[in-house]
Amino acid sequence: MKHRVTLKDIARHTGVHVSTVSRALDPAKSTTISDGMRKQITDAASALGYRPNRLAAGLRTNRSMTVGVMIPDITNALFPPIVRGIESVLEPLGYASILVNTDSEPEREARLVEVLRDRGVDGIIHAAALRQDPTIARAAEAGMPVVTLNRRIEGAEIPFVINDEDAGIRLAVAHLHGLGHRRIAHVAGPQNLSTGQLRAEAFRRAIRALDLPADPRLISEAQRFDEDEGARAAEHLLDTAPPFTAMVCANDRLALGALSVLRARGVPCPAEVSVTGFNNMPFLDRIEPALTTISIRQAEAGAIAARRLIALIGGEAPGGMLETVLPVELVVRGSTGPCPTLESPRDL
Amino acid sequence: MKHRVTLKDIARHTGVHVSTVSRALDPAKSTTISDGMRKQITDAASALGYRPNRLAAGLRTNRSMTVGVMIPDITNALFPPIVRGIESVLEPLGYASILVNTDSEPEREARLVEVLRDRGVDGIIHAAALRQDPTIARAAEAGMPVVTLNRRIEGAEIPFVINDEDAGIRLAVAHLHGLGHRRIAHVAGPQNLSTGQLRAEAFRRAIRALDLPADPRLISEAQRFDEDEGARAAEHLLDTAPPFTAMVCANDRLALGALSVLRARGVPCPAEVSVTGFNNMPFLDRIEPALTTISIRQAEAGAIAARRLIALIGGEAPGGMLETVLPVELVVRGSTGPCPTLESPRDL
DNA sequence: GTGAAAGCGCTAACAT
DNA sequence: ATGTTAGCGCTTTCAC
Repeated sequence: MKHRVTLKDIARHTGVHVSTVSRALDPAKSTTISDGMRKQITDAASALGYRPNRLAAGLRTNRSMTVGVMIPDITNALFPPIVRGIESVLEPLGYASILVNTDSEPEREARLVEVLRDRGVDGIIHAAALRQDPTIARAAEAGMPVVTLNRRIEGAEIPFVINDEDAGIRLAVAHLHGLGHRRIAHVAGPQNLSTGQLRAEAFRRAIRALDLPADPRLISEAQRFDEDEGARAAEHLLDTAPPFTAMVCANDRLALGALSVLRARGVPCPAEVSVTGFNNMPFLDRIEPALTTISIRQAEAGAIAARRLIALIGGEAPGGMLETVLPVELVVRGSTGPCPTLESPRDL
Repeated sequence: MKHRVTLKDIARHTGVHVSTVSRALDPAKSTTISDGMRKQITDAASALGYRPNRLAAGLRTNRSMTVGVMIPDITNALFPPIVRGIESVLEPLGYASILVNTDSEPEREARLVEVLRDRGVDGIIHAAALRQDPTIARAAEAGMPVVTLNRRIEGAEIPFVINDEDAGIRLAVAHLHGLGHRRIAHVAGPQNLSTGQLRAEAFRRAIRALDLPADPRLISEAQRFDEDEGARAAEHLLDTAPPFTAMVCANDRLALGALSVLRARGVPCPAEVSVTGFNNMPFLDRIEPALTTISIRQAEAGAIAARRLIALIGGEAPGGMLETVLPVELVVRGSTGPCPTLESPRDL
């Protein structure tokens, strides 16, 4: 590996002091340098193929131009668009992202926050899943710029970007209500995850608002956001809940599990039971039946979070507008249909 | 933001020199320190909450403990498992990954390689898509440890990890052949991408090996690996190619496009035309018909690439075993079925 | 407008 | 076994 060209090399080639070179190459300071000198230096720099050493600059300025991006699991189809959204604003500004997967494990998350701090990240974007994660709040209190996605940290001055979970669930419930459904069940997500909890709450509110039966047995809670748990929760509903004609699932993967169960039991969807998901994951328009779901703006959420973080890093006070709520949309597909008429007489 | 505790702080608190502290905290060097001293120092370190500044250490040692991970697009379902596979070996070793998306654009890729070098990454894992990318080869020649995924760089001593594309296509063709299909078409991927080209070549070889009709009109090339191009290429085949009863698609997204076209034209799959994909993307077991495809070991590929890179960084010569070929598997699902008997008489 | 010098936090000779 | 010294590449005061 050949010697990397440094400011010193440029200084030697131009017969000038390294500090002069440094200034000439810094757009913000280059005004204090004579035009001739500056041209001479920039020419030499590009001739020699100079590239600044960001580690050295970071050490000196305490600004690494790096941000940490913490997500539960990049393998979860929800997060890649968020990551790209983040990168789309950070990269043009000269920031690099260190990506870490927390697996939603508190200890792992705590360790990774430390790892990021050791590397001198200028800020952290935290696509939270856990409802309780003291680590990131502490980091923020210690002065680390932090923005969270999907989650508000209570009592902390941390800007956050969330989807309108409430509106999403309300749209799904209203859609089913419009189709004539009255007894609507909910396959809830894990209640220790923010989205799971928010959506379950939203479901209860939506049911109440429409004066529909709010039997707690119509809500079954999954332990994880995956197909197996969706199936388990759906079976539990079918076995123990009073009759229902629709299932609002807290996310698409739970809905997939619910659909499997319906198929396995020979319950036609949507003829007998309608199903909705949440997130609008890729390819769910291709399954049979195509899943009615709520689409969210992941990339935009990532981009906004990144912009907020840049502002924080730039010294802007977090106060004022902490919250950004992104709109969601109902995507109607084949898994929802009219409430079966045979059942109607039994309506309350 | 409070002052971060440094070696100097520990030195002050324990009344020894910073270099002693540095040694005591370095597992490799701590043997040269008396037990009492070491305990005193490590105690002080944890009491004060010391965390090493990796930027400073990296500047000094020229080892940032950071690697660059270049992928075309994290949004492509193929890559998240690879990224996790990489992280699963790198993170426990203390390495962090800077993730960048190249979008398969040569200029962008070239710039990002520079960005990574500026940040002093110790090595680069390059999940290549482009067949021609001189940039990464140059970086490797300049001494940067590099491992590529999915692609061999000709003439360079760069270890690479690939899937057995040839075997995958051969399995698909053999499977169809076993079902009685004789006239098999290929929806090829972009020929400027390594997988597109390798799979098309493999297809030709497989067809030849089985003495099947090798009409060039039975191969239609997509410009991108996406559903639209898969649809376009499939339509082209249906419109211009001699009759065929099966389509081997170069990846799953092309296959999805092909399936759409078949449905739109009222051609039943697999009754009249069977379809195969490649990659075994998530959820394709849920579509109608479920896609027969080739599963590949993404996470393992990432993990192996990471291990190879660590070895390179550790000074191991790249020579010897440059190549790692990972086995693939045929996953038979509903999109492939027996060759329609009505067509059989027209076999050659 | 440019040079000199100091120092970010750490490691690695070289001393003792 | 510990201290001294120097310096990684850069930025930033402070002189002139």
